[in-house]
Amino acid sequence: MARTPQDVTDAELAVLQVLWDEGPLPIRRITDTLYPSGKPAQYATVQKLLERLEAKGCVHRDRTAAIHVFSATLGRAELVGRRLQAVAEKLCGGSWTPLLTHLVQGRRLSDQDRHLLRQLIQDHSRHDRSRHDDSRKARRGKEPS
Amino acid sequence: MARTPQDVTDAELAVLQVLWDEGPLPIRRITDTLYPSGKPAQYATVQKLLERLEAKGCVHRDRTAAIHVFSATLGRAELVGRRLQAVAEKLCGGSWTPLLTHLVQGRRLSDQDRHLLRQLIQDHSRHDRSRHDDSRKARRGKEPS
DNA sequence: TCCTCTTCAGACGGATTGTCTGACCAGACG
DNA sequence: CGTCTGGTCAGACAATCCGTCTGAAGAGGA
Repeated sequence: MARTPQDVTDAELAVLQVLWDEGPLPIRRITDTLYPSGKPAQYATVQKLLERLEAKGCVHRDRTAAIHVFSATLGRAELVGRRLQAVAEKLCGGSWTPLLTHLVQGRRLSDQDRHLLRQLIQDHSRHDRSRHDDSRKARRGKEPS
Repeated sequence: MARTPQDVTDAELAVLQVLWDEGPLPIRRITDTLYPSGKPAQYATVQKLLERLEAKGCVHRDRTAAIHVFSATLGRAELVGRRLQAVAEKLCGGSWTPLLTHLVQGRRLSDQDRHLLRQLIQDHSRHDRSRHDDSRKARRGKEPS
């Protein structure tokens, strides 16, 4: 009957990006940023988008002042995670492994990325090892740092 | 006006999954797999989905026989990549780094995954060193639908 | 010939999304 | 006080898109 509703829509995302970049803002500021042309109808558009974002719990609306001030409650990273999870669940049966292999195997990584990644992995492993002890015996991989 | 059209829809994905799992099939087989109830109208549904998938270039239709046989041309991994890229472009300005950090930092990885990842990274580095590839493409824009 | 199974073309209704219009309200200012 | 400006709020709106279904046309066997 109907496709699964998108958690955050493209136009809504544009609003969120502004909030992410510039912090809490009243509607007027957001509108000016998004539509420098500044037609009056678009103000209402942003209004509606914010209303829907609020309904979805993605932004917080501060109503204390006469002019409401909006701030993002859903972080960029959070949304990234949500989307990644959606991909994993729908396409990989919930497993992250295919995502990882794809990301790393694909020729899309820059040297920088690769470096960062290696560091992350190392940190993560170390943490983990110290936390619930020994996955130490599982290191059949070689480790030239 | 209209939301951005999804490259592969949920119902279409279901059809693709069947093709991925069972290889080339005629419509009837797909329908039986998806709708064991077997009402006649759903046959046409699958038909339409396949038609749209063909239009999008996701499946190949072998018309040589009287009864057409469909096979997936878009692989699962390919679709994963496409979705990941969409996430990266829309949310991270095209950079993969946030995706990676999120995946690794999040406590979602199993030991196995982490291990695999380390191995992948290593292989990738080694390969890359010999291939000398500067893979920094800022490809935005076109999207074949 | 008749019947079955297929393909093909199109219609449908529901739902979402992005946009816009109008009513309503608060405060500033003459 | 009366008006004007700028804000909020509640809907209407068209344009798709998605999933589904109906009906016509064709090929082929019993």
